[in-house]
Amino acid sequence: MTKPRSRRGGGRPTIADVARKAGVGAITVSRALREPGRVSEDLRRQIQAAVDELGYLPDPNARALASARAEVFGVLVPSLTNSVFAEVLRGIYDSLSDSSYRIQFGNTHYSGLEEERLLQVFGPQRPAALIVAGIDQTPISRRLLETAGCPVVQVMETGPDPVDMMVGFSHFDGGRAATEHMIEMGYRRIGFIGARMDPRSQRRLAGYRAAMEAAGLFDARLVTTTPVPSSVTLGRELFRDALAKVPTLDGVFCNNDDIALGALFECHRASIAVPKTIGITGFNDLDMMEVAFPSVTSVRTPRYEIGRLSVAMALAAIAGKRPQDPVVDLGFELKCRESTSR
Amino acid sequence: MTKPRSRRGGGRPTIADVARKAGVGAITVSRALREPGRVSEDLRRQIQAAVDELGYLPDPNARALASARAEVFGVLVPSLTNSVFAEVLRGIYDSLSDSSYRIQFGNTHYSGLEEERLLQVFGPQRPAALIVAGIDQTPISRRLLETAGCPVVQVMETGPDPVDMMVGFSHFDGGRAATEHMIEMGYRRIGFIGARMDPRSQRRLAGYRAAMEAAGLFDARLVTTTPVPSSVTLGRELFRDALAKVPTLDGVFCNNDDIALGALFECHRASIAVPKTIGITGFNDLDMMEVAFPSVTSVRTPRYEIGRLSVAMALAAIAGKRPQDPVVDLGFELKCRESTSR
DNA sequence: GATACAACTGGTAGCGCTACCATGACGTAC
DNA sequence: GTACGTCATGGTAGCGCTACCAGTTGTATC
Repeated sequence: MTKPRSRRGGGRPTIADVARKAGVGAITVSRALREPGRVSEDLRRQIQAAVDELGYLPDPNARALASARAEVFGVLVPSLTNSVFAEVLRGIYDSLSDSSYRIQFGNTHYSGLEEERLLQVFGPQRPAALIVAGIDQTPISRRLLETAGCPVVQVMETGPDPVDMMVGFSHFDGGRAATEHMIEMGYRRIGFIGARMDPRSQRRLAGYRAAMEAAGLFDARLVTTTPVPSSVTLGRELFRDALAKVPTLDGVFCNNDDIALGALFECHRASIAVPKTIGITGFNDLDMMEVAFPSVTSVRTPRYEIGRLSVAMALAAIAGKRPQDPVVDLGFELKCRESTSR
Repeated sequence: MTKPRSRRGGGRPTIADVARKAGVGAITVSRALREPGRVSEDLRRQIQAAVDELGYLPDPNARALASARAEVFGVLVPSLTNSVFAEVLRGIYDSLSDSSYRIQFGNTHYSGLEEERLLQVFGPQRPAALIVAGIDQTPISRRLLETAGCPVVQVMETGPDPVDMMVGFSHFDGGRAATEHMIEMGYRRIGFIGARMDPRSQRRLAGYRAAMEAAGLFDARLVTTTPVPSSVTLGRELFRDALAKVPTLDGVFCNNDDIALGALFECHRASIAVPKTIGITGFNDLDMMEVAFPSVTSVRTPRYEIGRLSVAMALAAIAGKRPQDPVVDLGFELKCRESTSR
């Protein structure tokens, strides 16, 4: 019958302790913390004093259970080591760091099945929002997202049919712009080199192909791809393969900067003049592309901005202020540098 | 008085629904799910059937509240874009992906204050384990870790006084080994170039200094550092600074591979022969160092393995099987390549 | 046949918080 | 003065799950 003082909880102060100390009801403490405007100035101060004195911190688990809503953002990316996603994550993180939201992340490893599994894990927790990379979810994933009961932002790409909201840019246009630039600079036998070949890479390839066909330059033998994960080492190998296949190659549009760097290093090693004999273009415009020798032309993609904006949109949606246009195209910028200026 | 059917929860099946359908008590369902061994074969099958039929998924928030333990690993790293931490995260992730643990991460931005704040956010949630980068926590952070009531693994470095467990290697030894190698190869005026200069960088510098002093080669003017975050671009600038300061420079030990790459590119640009005129050594051995031209000597660090092992140790501790030695040194490996072979 | 013990199962009572509804104290309008 | 809204506050009843303890059954032991 005597109060069985908190047998499980490690004896941390609870909202009831604060309420007792402040001489108010527990619910008033709860309100003072979550909606200060709805509690009188006086009580608010009193409660704050009690909170400070006891060192009270609300239990997020109890909160989540009672309100059927966890203060958690779920983030699903296909890779952690790909610095592109690392920057998206950084943008997400920075935009959330002064809120009380926590971030939970999942690595889909470019697998639709894994994505489904992760959504199944994230869902029951009732996250405040979900941010997922890509727009090619499986039907099951789509349904899971649609029924998640929280704002959903698909990032990295834009497309016609958002689950809820989208922030990204057109990989097709990026690929096309890069290729058109090389054609303009006088390159003719321009190869495409790509690894991993996820949906976004596929669309860059499609953009490349569109540009090449429009110029009457397309030749299937110019395309060298592999499903193997991308790396600088692999870039070097693929470049060698491409050159062996088409000795007249005079340029390469690389699916990403790692591949481009591998190609560049191989050119150095084989004493192939860049940009004179062979032009090189990358994708993403990592920091090092500008510093490389010669500096490498690349498509600058707004990765960090995608992260930031996706959070801003999710936060707005949580607050009930949905954007008029749920799809935001942040564009890209072609950075023309030495590696294609002959 | 009539059952007010689940007014908040979106009508998902609860453990009570499963229990009713299976004709058992709720607690038995709970046990069948968490400790199958303690429930008879018969009931287990019956319960599983009910679970499958209803599509029941336990509510992690309710679980966390009732058991005072969330199935969450908290991970604190100082940076997301530094690929070193990205690989640690990947290791952590891969080791946890077939468990039901979720991963919550925090970015301390190399700030002790921010680390304290994050621990304060993570703590009340009662995570299953905490993994934090570094061993130089502030006294407040240390206390928060000690009182977290869960296994704690400090990663990246080893040291004498773990909060709980540690997995890493000696940055001092790594810095010394790299420097000794350069001395052995005949370099004399070997500079140290470092950005960010977090505690680990400081220890690499100390290792460099120890090696240089032991050989009677140390000269304070050889050291060029900045608190600015590291990047390839910055590496190039620092290298130029170092060379301007000490024109007789014949080698550089770079605090990390980004810096080394910046130095290498600058050598190309300025037609400085590597390794003949100047030798270059990096730290971490990113994939690209082997492919670079010339390939770059670097200290290979077990980043992915650190992530994996930290989880393995935490999981063992959760299961009550603490390792006999709470500190594991995974070592490093000096990769000698063209950039220092003159 | 009584006793002891293990193996299994269930009831009860919370975990710490918030949704919902009720209450009382004020205004304001008529 | 009565009716009605608004504001500030509180009580009650869960949210969905598990810790704790109790009860039941079956089996081994003497």
